[in-house]
Amino acid sequence: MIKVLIADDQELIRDSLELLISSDKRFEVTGTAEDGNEACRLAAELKPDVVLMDIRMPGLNGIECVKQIKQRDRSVKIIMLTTFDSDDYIYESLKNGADGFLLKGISKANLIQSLETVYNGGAILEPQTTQKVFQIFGKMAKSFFTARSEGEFEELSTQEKQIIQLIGQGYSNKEIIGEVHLSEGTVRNYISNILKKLDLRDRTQIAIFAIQSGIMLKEFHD
Amino acid sequence: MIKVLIADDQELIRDSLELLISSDKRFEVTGTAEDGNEACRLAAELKPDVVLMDIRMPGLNGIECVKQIKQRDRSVKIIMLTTFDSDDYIYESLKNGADGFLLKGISKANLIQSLETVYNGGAILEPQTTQKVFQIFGKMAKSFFTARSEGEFEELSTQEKQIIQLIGQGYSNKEIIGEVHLSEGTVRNYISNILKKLDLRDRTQIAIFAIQSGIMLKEFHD
DNA sequence: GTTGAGAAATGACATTTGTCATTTATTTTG
DNA sequence: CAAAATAAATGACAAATGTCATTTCTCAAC
Repeated sequence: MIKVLIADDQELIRDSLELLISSDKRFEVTGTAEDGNEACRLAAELKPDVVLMDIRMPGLNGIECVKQIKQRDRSVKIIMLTTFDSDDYIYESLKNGADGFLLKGISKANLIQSLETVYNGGAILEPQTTQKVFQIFGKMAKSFFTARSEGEFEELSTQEKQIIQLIGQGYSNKEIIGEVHLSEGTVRNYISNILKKLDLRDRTQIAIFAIQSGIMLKEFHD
Repeated sequence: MIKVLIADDQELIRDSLELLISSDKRFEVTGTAEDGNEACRLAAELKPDVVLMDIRMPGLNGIECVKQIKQRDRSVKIIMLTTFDSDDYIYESLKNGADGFLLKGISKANLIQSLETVYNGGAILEPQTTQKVFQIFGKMAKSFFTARSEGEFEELSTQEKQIIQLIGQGYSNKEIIGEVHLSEGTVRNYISNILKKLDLRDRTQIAIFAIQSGIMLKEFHD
């Protein structure tokens, strides 16, 4: 059974959500909270799989709450409940690791499906909110990334990119060999190559490049 | 009538999409392109309202294409067509202003609905891709606003902050002494101090800190 | 099998970096 | 001025980093 915790200050919402969820055998509402503090406490106590969390709540708000819960246990999935346009909290929520957004007036089928998706490691975005996310994303990308000429790192091998990421996290060569399966000398050779390819001089410049190019955001495993 | 341009290198896809879309009276497929260059050209020529664009295409790829089209006219809506997991192109697409992602094997109802949403200024995200976006977002937020404990760099002297900035620009110690009036040994001592104060290990980590803390945005002169 | 290409490793080396104890200005303050 | 405090510099050292030529390993192609 998937354990769900509901946090919302409006009793009506809490109850109707609970009713909807409980009617499906695969789910169990293990608790309900009516403010942020209670939500945090219950999350720690009941260890739910998924939390449905209102963004606006008295006391500790939803955002803070997400932050705290995720800090304690990153595996708890959290879906933010929004009214049709709770604006820019979206950004804050995402930042703190929320796994999805749903409108409060959601249909049962939709809700169940969303809970499942999130529980299985997916993410959920209400169409209405999608646009906001895209906007925020656009702004962020624009203002933060110096992005050099596109396709600049086409020429880089996957392993090279991975090493660049590690350098961008401040890893020493010794630490790098803990992540990639290579000898230290080889790692050095790789770095030497990267420097040539990117026309840089030392690892510090690689780190800077890593962060500014956006390469840190990608996934490179083997 | 909403004018649609289809760009995909596979004829089968082009045709089936065209068939689906044309069957709805509100839409009109004004053109189809089989590579990026053609897509760009036709977009300029036909001025479609919405473009369905494959990410991978011979010649100019979808990403580049989005960039160019959006540069010319930001009001054109562009939906990227992806296969079930076209990886990390998502980030690039978003950055360049794509308005949505759809799987190629989408249902008619879904496709029509998506076209409408996008046309009306909304954004579309395939559930499968949502998770990727969230991941990227999480990382982005994390890497940009690591903002350590407030006032952390209160304890740093002006000169130290200046040196941090220089390191954040990839300067070597020799280059740093060209900017601050100090001997190389002294610069080394300064850096040694900075490392202790910030609890870091080497200049690369200082560079990372510099960029992520926002300290690079400030002005420190003598 | 052998050949050849690429990837990975090695070792030797120069350079840069970081640490630390100590010395030498420079300034402050009594 | 003398003492104290602060800033800057020095020198010696260990460690990490980057470069390069060369060797070993692996694996697919012939």
